[in-house]
Amino acid sequence: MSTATGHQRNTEMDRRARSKADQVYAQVKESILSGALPPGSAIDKLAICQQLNVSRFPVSTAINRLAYERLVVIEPQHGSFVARLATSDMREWMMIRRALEIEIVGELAMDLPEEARSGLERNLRYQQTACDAADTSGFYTLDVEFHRLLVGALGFRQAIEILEGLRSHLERLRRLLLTPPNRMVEACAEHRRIVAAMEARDRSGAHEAMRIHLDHTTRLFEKFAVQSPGLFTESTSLSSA
Amino acid sequence: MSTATGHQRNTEMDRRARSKADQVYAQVKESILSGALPPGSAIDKLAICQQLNVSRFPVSTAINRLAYERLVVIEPQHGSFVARLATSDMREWMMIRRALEIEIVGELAMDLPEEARSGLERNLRYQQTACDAADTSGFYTLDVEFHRLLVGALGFRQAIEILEGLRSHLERLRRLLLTPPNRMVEACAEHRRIVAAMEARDRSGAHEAMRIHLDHTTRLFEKFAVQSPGLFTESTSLSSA
DNA sequence: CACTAGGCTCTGGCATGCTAGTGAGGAAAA
DNA sequence: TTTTCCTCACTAGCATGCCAGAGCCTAGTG
Repeated sequence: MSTATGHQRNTEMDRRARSKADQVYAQVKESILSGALPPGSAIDKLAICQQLNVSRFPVSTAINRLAYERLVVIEPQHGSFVARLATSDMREWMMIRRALEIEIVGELAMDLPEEARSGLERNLRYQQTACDAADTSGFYTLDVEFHRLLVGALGFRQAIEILEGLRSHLERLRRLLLTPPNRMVEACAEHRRIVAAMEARDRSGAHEAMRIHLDHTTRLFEKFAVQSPGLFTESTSLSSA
Repeated sequence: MSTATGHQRNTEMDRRARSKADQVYAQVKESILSGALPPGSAIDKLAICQQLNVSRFPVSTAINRLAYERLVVIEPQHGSFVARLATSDMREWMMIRRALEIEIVGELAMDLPEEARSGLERNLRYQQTACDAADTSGFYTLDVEFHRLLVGALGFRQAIEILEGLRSHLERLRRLLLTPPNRMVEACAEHRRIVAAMEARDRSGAHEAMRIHLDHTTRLFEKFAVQSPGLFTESTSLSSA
């Protein structure tokens, strides 16, 4: 659910062509995801106005959208703040992602377009390369692409947007944790099993392979949440503490 | 109607009195879901302004939100229109719903709160009563409540909102079709199997029971889509045809 | 008669001034 | 010094005026 008025999703660089509200939206969202605006910090609308040379209207519109995505929290007549990370929300996002991706690979197992199959195979080979080189950063990129390929293969626009929205939130987490190398090797193998099940037209096998994969990932997140208390608020994501 | 909006304290329930934008949002959404604003029809913002005695600002904000939910389509510098129903979107929503609810009953199978269990049992008994009385309308209400109970039992707010958003879309469809009585009996039995699997702590059994249930429902939707062509646009939901 | 060009009008997007509510800080009293 | 209350500055929400772009309708021309 990222581009509200958009008809199609272009590259991330086309901030210029769309409306000013969209530009502000993209800019602020990027600042949040990159951590330039840390969780809980106040959002200075006037500064954004001056910085981007726009009036308050498009800024308000953009902030409203972000509030809808739960990336910011608006406290009426008080201020707008970057949403804090809550472990409960994190668990929920992971469950939703698990649910959707499990179903998606099941659908693909019943009808996997050749184009998607070859794309996945290709991605898997690159993953193996990254694994062998212990290139965690490169592997992460491939990992994201792998899951994007899966979702994109079905061509379901709404599901794509939901998952991209979830990734927005999870992305903020990822900055904080580095995937351990042994997990990388594991994940690579799990990815291969998922594709293998789909190629074998094994629907429930694909379900199970994806479930195992995302259960592991979920457990990794949980471990980091326990290891780094203070980064999260257990309650709902409110503003300044 | 001309009451000052600032007097009442904000509880979580009064979505009506929160802000003018929220009021407009609720009003227009209701009009769309009830069918008063049919798919494809233009939305006259000025008329809404006059009708609700507000300026264009809150109306724009509300319409933007609805565009975000894909209930309306904004064509810049041209107009805003109620989104048309597309069979492709319908299939996608059903898949998303299937994915989420399957996962949810699986989670509940591992840890079903006693309160939720008794609530579901109670709902099932009412469903049986409605079945015996062939009260399709009453059964529909109970059906919706049944699924709401499941989602609510986990207390996952984001998932609840996603599913409620999906239901907004599917609700527009339901006005067009009446569930056949024999399907009602079937659905009732499927509901019972789902609860039984959860009570037996059978995670994959719950998965499968819910999958079967929603696969049936999906097939029902598909049948209606075929029976009533012209109600849907096969392509993406655009404006006037 | 057909087709094209130009303007007319309606729409959404944007800028700006104003209102009301909230929280913080300071001043005054105990 | 502490506590309480008031004031003030800052915020989001709202109203309104203006702008630009997209269709549509008409008139003018081949």
